[in-house]
Amino acid sequence: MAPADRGSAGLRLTLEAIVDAAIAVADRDGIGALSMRRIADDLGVGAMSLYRHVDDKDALLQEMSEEIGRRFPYPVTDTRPWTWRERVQVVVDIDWELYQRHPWVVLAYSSPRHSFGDESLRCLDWFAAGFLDLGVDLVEATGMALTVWSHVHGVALVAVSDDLLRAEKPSEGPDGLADLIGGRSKDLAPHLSALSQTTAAARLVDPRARLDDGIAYLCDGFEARGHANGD
Amino acid sequence: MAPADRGSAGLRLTLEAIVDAAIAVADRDGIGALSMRRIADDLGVGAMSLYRHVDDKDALLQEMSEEIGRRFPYPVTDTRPWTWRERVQVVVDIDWELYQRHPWVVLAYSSPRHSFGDESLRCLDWFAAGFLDLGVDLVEATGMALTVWSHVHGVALVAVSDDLLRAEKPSEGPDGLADLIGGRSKDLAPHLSALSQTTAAARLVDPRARLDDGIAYLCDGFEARGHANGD
DNA sequence: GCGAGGCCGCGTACGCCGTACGCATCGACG
DNA sequence: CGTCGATGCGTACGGCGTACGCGGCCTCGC
Repeated sequence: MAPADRGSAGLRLTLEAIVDAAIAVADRDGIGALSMRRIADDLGVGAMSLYRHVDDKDALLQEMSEEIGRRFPYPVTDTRPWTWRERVQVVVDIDWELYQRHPWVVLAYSSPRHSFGDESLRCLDWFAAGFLDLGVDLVEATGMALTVWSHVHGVALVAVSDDLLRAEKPSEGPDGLADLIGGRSKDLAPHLSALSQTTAAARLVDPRARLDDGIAYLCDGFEARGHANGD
Repeated sequence: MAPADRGSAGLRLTLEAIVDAAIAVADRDGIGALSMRRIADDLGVGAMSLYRHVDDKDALLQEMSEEIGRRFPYPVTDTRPWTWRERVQVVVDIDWELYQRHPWVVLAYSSPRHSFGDESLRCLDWFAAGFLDLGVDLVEATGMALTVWSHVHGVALVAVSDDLLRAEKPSEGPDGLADLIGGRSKDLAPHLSALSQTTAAARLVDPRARLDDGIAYLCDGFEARGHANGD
């Protein structure tokens, strides 16, 4: 019954260990399978022991999101002269990778990028500063950065929802858009039914393509706004 | 013990009644308080009775989302010559209103607009067709429509998450961005700290403003793409 | 008029969940 | 060596989704 008996390594229970274990569970089995008992079991520990280090499950979720954010940092300390388009590219790539690897983050109330702790403020500062090159003021530049975050979050939400639906209920799947593209037409969409004629329509159901297209539109919009402001 | 005794009106239990009651509960007390027992209580009925009409809670959530979608229809049958910008405006307004009135829809796995049942296909058809005026092909036009949906969904997600966090845990609220704008600077964001100097920065934490700004950028981007394709 | 059969509401029960509470143990320190 | 705070844990409570089977009612064929 010595403290080192029960667990395998006998290491002290810490917030970091709990967060790591919780992230591992959420990644492996989905956020639906994340329970305090399950985390405790994985750590070889009683369920109630977790509450010595975490206020409640919600606080744990918050800690998990912030830890994930820390694992996918922006290059804020790289002093190269990044153009605003380069910053957008790197932000989109990093955040998308984050959501792909840890889909539960999208649903964990707020994304790490929107939690606005110190870390995300630093990220936002670096990201927004890039848009100043467009000749817009600081408020508009910050708005542009937030808009990009929002867009990535939105596309990830749709992609994750689709995955969740398909993973938990493989039976049901009347995906009308895929049906339309595949030629199983419903003839209730006069224009869209022509989509089955072209292979390029596959792009419409590819989340990463949706993401990139949306970002391209946004960047064109940013640039137009910059010129309007007297480039 | 006659069938009319228990309930108030003695009406037969139907899927529609269950969906309506569930929507009422979710609107009033949030999706976290939505339980089969709670719905049944509101209907004056046993919990297990619901399962005669609904496969499980997930299916009920799906039905609820689709019903909400039906309550916020697009003007697909209005044969006025809508410009694409008018269509964007009306779509954004309708969907935003939908998410404001029924925030739980944002989190209900898939939004009604992305479920791609017959109804949403009709909506997409009408919406996407508008972009053909830009001279782009059907795939790109549909992509533009999906991008708008995605963006509204993303902004709504952030707004709803904020509301949920503030509603369920009024204690915690270190909103770094609001702090920065309010002048409670953290001096870890060299550029952003200047935001406290201007009143226009309030726009950055107003969800509807975030929505409209993002849509404006997207529309400018759509127009640029249209011109590039040889308007 | 009446029996049969199907539909429907319901009661019970099982195995999960988050977590309040209090006890037992242990390390550090005087 | 005595004390005390920190820490791990066992028990228990209320709530969840829902599997399963019973009993009462409505309808229909005769």
